[in-house]
Amino acid sequence: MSNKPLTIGALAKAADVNIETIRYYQRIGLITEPDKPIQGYRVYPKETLKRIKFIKRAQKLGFSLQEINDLLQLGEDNCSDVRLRAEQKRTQIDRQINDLQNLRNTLSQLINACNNESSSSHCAIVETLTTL
Amino acid sequence: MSNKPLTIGALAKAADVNIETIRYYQRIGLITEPDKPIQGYRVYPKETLKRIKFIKRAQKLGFSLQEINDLLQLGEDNCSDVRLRAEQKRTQIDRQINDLQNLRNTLSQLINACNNESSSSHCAIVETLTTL
DNA sequence: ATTGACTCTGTACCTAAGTACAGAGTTTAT
DNA sequence: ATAAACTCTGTACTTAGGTACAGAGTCAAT
Repeated sequence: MSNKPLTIGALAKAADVNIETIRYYQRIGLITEPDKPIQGYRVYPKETLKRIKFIKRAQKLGFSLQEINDLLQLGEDNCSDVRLRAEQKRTQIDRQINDLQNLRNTLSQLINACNNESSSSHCAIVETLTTL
Repeated sequence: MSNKPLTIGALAKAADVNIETIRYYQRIGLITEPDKPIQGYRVYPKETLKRIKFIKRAQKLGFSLQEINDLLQLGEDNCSDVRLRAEQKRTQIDRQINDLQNLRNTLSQLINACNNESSSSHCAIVETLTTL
């Protein structure tokens, strides 16, 4: 049922990234470039689209391309290594969630303090934020 | 009871950053450079130390220096603006926590799948990870 | 069969976030 | 009073993560 062949331009559009970004990911080996057919343009498998989307989401969460590559490599080793590395990554994510929750709490306190002092000019935030 | 004056080197050591990073933050206005005294070296207030530590923590959570600057500016405006901006930032943090929790869950599933198939060579992770 | 849109290869450029370093001045310890 | 260690100012370099673009080839529609 699938329609057009997924050439690089179509892939870029579907993944909502610049074409050059795809070429860049290929250069650094984060995605593999399909072989160039004797005739016509390169066609990308739909897995590549998923992979790029995954990369973009992971980046927003603060992972570097190197770390993302590590994450993706997890699937290509044998199971024993994988578990260890996955567990390490999970620990790291736990820390990150924790930090974010702390930041969130602080921010909430600031918002409340702000509500309580109507329109005074000094704003509790000044002291609080710098004392994080 | 505090000891040595906080010159730039001491500050760098205390904050565990490169001296040049501090100078860089000054250049871009993220921290303010104290006036150079007629005699001797610049001395930094302890707030600067706190500020740098905050910057470094926020960076690990995926905030850019620009965003961190925004966060820190919150304290310097008047209360009404502040609340709004703080709330927006909180919403953003909520999204980020959510995404991380999803990632964490996926990772946990992978770890479990991995445990269940002992030492086969294909490892459930391959399919799972690319289908995120 | 030609024009417009696309791809390919290669190289150059850009921004963010630092890092390095030279050459001069300052401080502190001996 | 001199050396070692630090600071200051300025400029240049680096890495990550892209983005741009030239010049050539390819494809699809008219």
